[in-house]
Amino acid sequence: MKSQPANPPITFKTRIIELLRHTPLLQAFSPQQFTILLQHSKTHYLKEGEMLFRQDEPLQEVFICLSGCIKLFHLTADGHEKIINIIPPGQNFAEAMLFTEGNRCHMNAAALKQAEVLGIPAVQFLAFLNESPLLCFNVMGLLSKRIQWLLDEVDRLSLHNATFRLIYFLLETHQHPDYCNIISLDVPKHVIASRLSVRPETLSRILKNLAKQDLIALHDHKIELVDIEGLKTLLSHGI
Amino acid sequence: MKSQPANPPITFKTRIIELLRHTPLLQAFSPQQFTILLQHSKTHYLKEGEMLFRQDEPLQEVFICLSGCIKLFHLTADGHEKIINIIPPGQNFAEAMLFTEGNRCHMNAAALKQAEVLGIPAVQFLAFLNESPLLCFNVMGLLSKRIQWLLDEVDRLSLHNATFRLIYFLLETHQHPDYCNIISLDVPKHVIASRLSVRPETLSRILKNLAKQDLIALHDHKIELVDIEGLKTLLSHGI
DNA sequence: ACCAGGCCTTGATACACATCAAGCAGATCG
DNA sequence: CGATCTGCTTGATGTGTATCAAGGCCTGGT
Repeated sequence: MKSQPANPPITFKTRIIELLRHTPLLQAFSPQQFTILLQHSKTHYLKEGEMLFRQDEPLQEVFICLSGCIKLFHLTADGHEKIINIIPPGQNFAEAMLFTEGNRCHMNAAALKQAEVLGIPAVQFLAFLNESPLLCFNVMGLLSKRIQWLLDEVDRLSLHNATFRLIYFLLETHQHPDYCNIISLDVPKHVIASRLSVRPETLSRILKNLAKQDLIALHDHKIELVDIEGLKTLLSHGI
Repeated sequence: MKSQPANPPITFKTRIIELLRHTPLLQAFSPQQFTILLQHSKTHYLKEGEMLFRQDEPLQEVFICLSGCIKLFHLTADGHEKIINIIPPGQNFAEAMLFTEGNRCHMNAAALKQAEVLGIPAVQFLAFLNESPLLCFNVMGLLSKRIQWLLDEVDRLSLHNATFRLIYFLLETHQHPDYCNIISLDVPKHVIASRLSVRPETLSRILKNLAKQDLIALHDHKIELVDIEGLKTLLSHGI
């Protein structure tokens, strides 16, 4: 990893560089391109709850979460909010907007907790793509993955119940096969509820229910997956 | 439109060529590329109910519906099916699979009625993309539109009720501003029901209910949109 | 220390939609 | 021509989840 020039727009700590090297969006760029992109990027510092962008607002940047976490969400006419996804550090978002007319992203983004977000200028990014089909293929791969994920999400919403969705979510977020099977929810539970398209009351009841069956155990704001095999069985055999 | 060579793999009627010229997937290709693609393509003739491809099966082609219509659907472990979308003539599908590893499409495709489907070989298609960022940008635009559509679909499923989804579907399929406001369902109603993620019984009741309010009128297998403004009002003011 | 305001839980109730079951009409076919 | 079948409707009933309401537990402010 080469050291940064003397006047970067922000302090790029090595940790951050490492993180960015592994974000899917930047995988295919050459080290030179990578450096140039970063030099043109700027970091947004968001307080908890602060908005990054709003629905249908034209955007000039594509984003990568550096720290904290970002919620992507829709708002209905009557003010109800539905959280589409929760973006952890290292993930890019709003990249589909690059190719829609008007560069509008049909959702909102806000910090769930104090966060840093890298904004890469769209023009610069697209300029590189425009020179290289290889880079394009990387992006098309990303977009395809998003489509895949959304198709599965539609699936879960339309033919599975809330318990299924919760279990799936737990197993999905537990990808790091820690020595211990504990998931720490670092966001309020009502956020998880919205992400899963259920009301907080229902989430509470389902958690209690799973705990009663000794499939999980509840410790404060952490969830222990007691019987992972049992949970997986529930998923595959219907609920 | 140039005439076809003497030995095309199928009979390319002018109508078909015209249709293909307007499918989003092929928009950006030059006339030469367009012709070459068609020469390498083959047409699949499907009987009603016949499968085109199955979930997770590797695919070598990207598809365009020429006639009839195609259902894209998921199957659950217990055999339940959920129709993701219904593809009319002129639309391409399964293009996201081109960029996923193993070229697997995580859904099934079958004919809802006797259909012709053009299969464009993936290698040929990708070879052209590989030479031209412009073509890539067109495809990225397509993929972004799909993402947009899926995000909206998640929205409708998670924060709107069945009546909303039906009305939205009716207004969406009524895009052709005919002199008359009649939608002919050329597929069985239970297909529409699955597409909307409701049971046939429920669809029936909702239709009856809307008819009672004089928002629509039911004629056999056609639905007349009697009060379009009223329907739109329902959508925007919640149900 | 106390109070106010979130967040979460718990219980009672409401409702949208699914499920089950029956019947009806229009096709298809011997 | 009746027999069967499939798609659709209609009614009765069941269930998952939302909604409403209240109380408990933190946390932060004054």
